[in-house]
Amino acid sequence: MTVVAFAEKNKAASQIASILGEGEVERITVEGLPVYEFKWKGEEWLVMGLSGHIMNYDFPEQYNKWREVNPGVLLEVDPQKLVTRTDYAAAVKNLAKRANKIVLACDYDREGENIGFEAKTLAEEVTNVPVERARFSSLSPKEVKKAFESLIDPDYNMAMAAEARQILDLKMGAAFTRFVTLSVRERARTKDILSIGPCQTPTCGFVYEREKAIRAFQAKDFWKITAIFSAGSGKEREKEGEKEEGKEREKKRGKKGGKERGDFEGTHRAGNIHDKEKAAEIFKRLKGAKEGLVAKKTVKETKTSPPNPLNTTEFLKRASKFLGISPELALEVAEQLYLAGFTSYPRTETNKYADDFDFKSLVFDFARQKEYKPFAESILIAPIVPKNGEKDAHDHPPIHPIRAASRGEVSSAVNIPQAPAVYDLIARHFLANLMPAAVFEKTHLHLLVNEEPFDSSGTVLKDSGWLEAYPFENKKDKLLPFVEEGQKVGIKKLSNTKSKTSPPKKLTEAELLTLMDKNGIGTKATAPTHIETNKKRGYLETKGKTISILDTGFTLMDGLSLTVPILVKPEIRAKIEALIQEVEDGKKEFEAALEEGTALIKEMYAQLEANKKELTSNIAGTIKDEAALEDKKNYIGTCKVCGHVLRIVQTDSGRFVGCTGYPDCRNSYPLPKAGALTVLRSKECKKGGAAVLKVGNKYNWAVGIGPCFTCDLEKECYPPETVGPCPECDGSMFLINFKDTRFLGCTKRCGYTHSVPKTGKLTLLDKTCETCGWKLFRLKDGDRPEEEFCINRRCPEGRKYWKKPGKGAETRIKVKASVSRPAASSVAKPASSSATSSAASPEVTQAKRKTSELSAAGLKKSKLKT
DNA sequence: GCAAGGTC
Repeated sequence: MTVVAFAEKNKAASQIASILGEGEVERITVEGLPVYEFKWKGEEWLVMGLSGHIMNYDFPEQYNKWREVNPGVLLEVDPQKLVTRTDYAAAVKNLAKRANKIVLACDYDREGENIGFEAKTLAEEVTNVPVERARFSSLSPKEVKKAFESLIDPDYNMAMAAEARQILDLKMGAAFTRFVTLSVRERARTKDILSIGPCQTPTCGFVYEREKAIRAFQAKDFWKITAIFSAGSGKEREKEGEKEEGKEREKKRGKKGGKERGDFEGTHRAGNIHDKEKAAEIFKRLKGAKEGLVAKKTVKETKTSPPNPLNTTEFLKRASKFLGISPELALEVAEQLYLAGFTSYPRTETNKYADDFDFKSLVFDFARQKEYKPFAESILIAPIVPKNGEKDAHDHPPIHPIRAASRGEVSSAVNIPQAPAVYDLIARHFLANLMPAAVFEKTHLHLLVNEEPFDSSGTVLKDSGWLEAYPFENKKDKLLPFVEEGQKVGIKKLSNTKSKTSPPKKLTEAELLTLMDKNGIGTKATAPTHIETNKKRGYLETKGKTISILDTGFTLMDGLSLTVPILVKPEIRAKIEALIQEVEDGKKEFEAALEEGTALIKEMYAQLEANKKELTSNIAGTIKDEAALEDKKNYIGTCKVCGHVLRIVQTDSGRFVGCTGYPDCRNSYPLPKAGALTVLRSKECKKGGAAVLKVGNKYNWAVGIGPCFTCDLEKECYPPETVGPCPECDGSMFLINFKDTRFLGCTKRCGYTHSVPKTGKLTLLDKTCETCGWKLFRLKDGDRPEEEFCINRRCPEGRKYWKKPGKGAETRIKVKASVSRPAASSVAKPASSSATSSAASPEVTQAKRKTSELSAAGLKKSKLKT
């Protein structure tokens, strides 16, 4: 007689084999996969581990063409379950043929039952031997033996509940994702997929709701009345000769009336007072008060127990909160630590150690490890009592270390930088679980100032207990000076401070995981995946520990909230869960649940379809915005009409600035017909133009306003960048660039000019020549070394430059003789810019532009690089 | 190309 058993994974299979085979196990391979062979109770056993699900639902081939199939049709079609792991399927069939009996030995939960049924389905294609179920809550020898000794029938309802979930999730996900994606693509060019799912969408929804609360927040003023008391009155201090000391201290701090030792703060019992008058009234009653009375003093000892043992969710939260590691990465690190034998299996809901957990030998192991020695030793001196949680899902023990290891050991075995820190967290958490509670002493003072009640409190850590091993939690003391009931204390300062209420904070990943857990979104193993999916889709982003929603996510959630609000809320998952729970409990037929679930999805789908325009208009706009933002070259700014992004649009008939909100928003601005356009990001138009563009190398253009040289604010926007004072008059010298030459001219048009090097890239620096006060230039000319120098020929420093070989008189003369004079005259009498007043239209005529070239390019251009 | 759930 041969019995074949299927476990959920290889690891479990090998464990079961070693328990039942009592060490005498042979590892063989079937279809390339490990199978464990042994004898148990006179029978031949073969145990194989699967790889989680080895089958998956999908729609028949003909429904996979998105463009040809109306997404709504998917709701009428039955998806098929297909093998996704052919190697495993082959091995299952191979083994089934040898079996006289089959035992399903997957994890004891809904998915585990379903995975077992996948093997059962495959086996039944080749055999009709009986199939039974071994149900064990943990992989302890006791449990496993008991389970295999008392086999039961597989739970059809439980398996079918998972089946219903798979089908409903797929139908909803596929239909909604395709519908939204295709609808948005009608209005915005994008290849991105906009996915919707019963877990990912509510996950995004949590972040969306928080963002909405932040945006809707309106700060309110409130007043708070506080006092700084000083223990011991002035007189007493004088008596004790403390006054001098006090003065010294004050001096040292350099702050008169500041807080010093013996000082403590109290808050008026009214707390945050939202009524200004009321606060003023109270404050008035306090006026002139010099001392307060300690009316009551209470000292309480409070104990803080260690945290519960780590289950997956708690572990992920703490890894994020304390180590700043994303849930996705934390789970991956824990997986690797588990595979390397440092820690236990990372996917568990249980936060309770088993009764027979061998704490002692593990703690002994830690006592040999330097970092953990003191904690381990303190644990060993007394009987070990672990802190336990309430949840026992009968799956795996809480995440705990398997053996003590140093950081070095961990980092050399697991090649992820965060591995040592994660191991350390798990190790310390485990040790903390076995340590005594931390004891705090909390002192509360009730004080009276002119009969007005004040409170002050302090905390002192009396016994650090588990906190000793757990540096992640804050344990700062807040000290109060020693005072007694009935004692009078001095008042150093009374204040009535106005503050503003602050908006809600962005969610942290740890908080998001808590929300997901509470609302039954995802499972211990999948919660991080749902966050990742949202990031991958461009809905969410994380910065450090905080998580925020991106525009696409926000507009999508907005659109969904308007059309199918339930989708954004955790209720959608809860509804499906309730349905399939009924299947599991045998209260509802599988077919009926499927029908009801599909009807629910259809109803939501209809709402989505009916409001397609409302749903997609904002999303499409955002996506167009994003595309435009990415296309930096054409990105102009935001539209004043609708808030979407403006961009340069090129068509056959010309170019203009248009809004990405088109066709809903038809805002547009003309552009000059010719000339390369460059957006000057650092320039802001004082007239409210959307952006300032550089047209060719000639002049600037404010979008929505016109060419800058026709603007009355031109001088303000483009003050000439001067080099230094003109040596001939009280004007300033500035660089003038022409197509074929450049030189310095005077702002007062006095006629004085000064040559500059003819070739190379010339930059005016922010440094000044100490001798003459002119600004220095930097010249980069071909392969010659870069130079920084004073150019002023009338300055001793400048002469050094001009005397250098290579800066010969020849060049200088040439510049002076041939160019600077005539050019200077045209500078002195610039073509009147008023002549171009009609140039507000995009078509600046050639003639007009020529005159403007002089003024725009010659006079207005200051920092010119050639 | 869609989901969520297993697991590696």
